[in-house]
Amino acid sequence: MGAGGGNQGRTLDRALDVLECLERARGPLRLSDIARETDLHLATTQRTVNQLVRRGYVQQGRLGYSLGPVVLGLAHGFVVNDRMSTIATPVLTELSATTRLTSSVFVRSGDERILVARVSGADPLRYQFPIGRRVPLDVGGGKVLLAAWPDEEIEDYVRRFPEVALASGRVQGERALMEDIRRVRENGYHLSESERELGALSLSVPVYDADKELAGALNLVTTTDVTSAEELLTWLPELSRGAGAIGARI
Amino acid sequence: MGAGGGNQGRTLDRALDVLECLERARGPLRLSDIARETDLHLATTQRTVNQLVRRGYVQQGRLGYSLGPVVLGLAHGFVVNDRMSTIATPVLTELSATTRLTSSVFVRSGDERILVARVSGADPLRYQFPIGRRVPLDVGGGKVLLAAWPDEEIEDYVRRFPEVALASGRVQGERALMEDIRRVRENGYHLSESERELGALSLSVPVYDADKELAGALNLVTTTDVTSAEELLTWLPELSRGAGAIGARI
DNA sequence: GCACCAGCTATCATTGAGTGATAGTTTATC
DNA sequence: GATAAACTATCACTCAATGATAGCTGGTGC
Repeated sequence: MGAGGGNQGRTLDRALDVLECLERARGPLRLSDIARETDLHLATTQRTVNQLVRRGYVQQGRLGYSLGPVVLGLAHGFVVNDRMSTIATPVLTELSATTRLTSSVFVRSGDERILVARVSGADPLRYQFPIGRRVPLDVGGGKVLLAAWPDEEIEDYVRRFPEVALASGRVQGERALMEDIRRVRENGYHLSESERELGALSLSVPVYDADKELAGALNLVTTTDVTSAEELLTWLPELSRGAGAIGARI
Repeated sequence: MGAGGGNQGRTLDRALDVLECLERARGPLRLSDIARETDLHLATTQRTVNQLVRRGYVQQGRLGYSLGPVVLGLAHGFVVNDRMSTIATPVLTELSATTRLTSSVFVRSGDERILVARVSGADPLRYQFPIGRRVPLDVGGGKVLLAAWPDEEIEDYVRRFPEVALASGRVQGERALMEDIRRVRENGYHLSESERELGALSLSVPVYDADKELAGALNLVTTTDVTSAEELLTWLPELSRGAGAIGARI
């Protein structure tokens, strides 16, 4: 929202605020809802929204406004071109074939991570269209992304997000997060249990490109009623090999 | 490009031009490439692109700029909320299960149609991530969308796109298109052979919502070496039933 | 090492596009 | 048929976008 203090590039920022407001919405929004949510004047909202409608980025229905099909066009453009997407997909396919588990790749985007590719395993998780989902960095596999940052940036992040409620019910504070990060740095992977989703089990490793720069993370996901944590951990070599294969080609 | 004559809402229009320019690009673009392509001043391009980078809609790599992962977030928001997407998916699943063919749904967006949902059949077509792909209206299944328009609008369309080269090599002019449209109106479906893709065979029907408004189109796709046109046509009742099921719930 | 070029960034005066207040119109609701 | 909600249209003001120009940075060839 309200892209910060600076007052430059206002028009575009506001339009993107509107789009992301609709992205978060669980259903159609009225003009006044968007105005309130984005903290814009109704007239400004109207002009912006109408323009987005004209371009197909927003569509108007009986109950309000929602995102339009043109945003799918952008996503298509991304998936077809992006190196991470195109390189990761065959690796995920192979990984899921050998492990029979769901595998996915996500990348950092600001203070979140975004799932950019996923291949389902033998017992498909019933997530509806997971690709593009935005997830926090301090939960589950996101920690392998955090762990790669310089300490200073991590502290900055923690200051902004001091704690988070996990799916297990536990509230994760700074100490717990830092401890997990320490372990990720030590072991090179993160094993998460019921952090983001109750009963979910995931094993994640970072993906580094040829210049040793963090490019994203790769993980295997399953559920506790199908696989045990120990069993999942046996796939670590396969997973690391996959991360290496992706990183080498980026 | 350059969203038309009017000179209002310039900033946003230009930013969207930049995004769509990157969507069409087959690889990373330099700042100057984007400026040339979108017909913007380099300084303006720079400001716009940097802003989009800040927001994650564009990413900068060694070889230039490309779309960023945040556009996937928008797509996710669309797919999760959009009635057509959510309602169509289970119908497509069922349709593909019974026919063993690939089924898909697309909707109109301006002078194009956009694939919003697809479920693969027994012989998956090797399209890479088809969802979100923009396709012309006057080729293949798009004709069932055109056929539902008032004559006046069709004439308008034909004036702008007088002819199109089909995959078969044939050039489709106004007469051929109008004849196809006439037949679609008469029969309620369109059977296309090697129009968009050589060897591709598709059977498409319109989807009307409860208010008898055109909401999109549903089709079955296969290839000539797997299925014959006659065989494909036998699935017309199933297809129509699917279209009815989707339309009723929208 | 130096000159050169491409790609990107920063600065700044000008101006016209975006802004927001208000009034008007359409559409739904009781 | 009155009332409200949702959206649209109008318009003067002003501040943010604009585009020309100059500056910076990193790579390449000689």
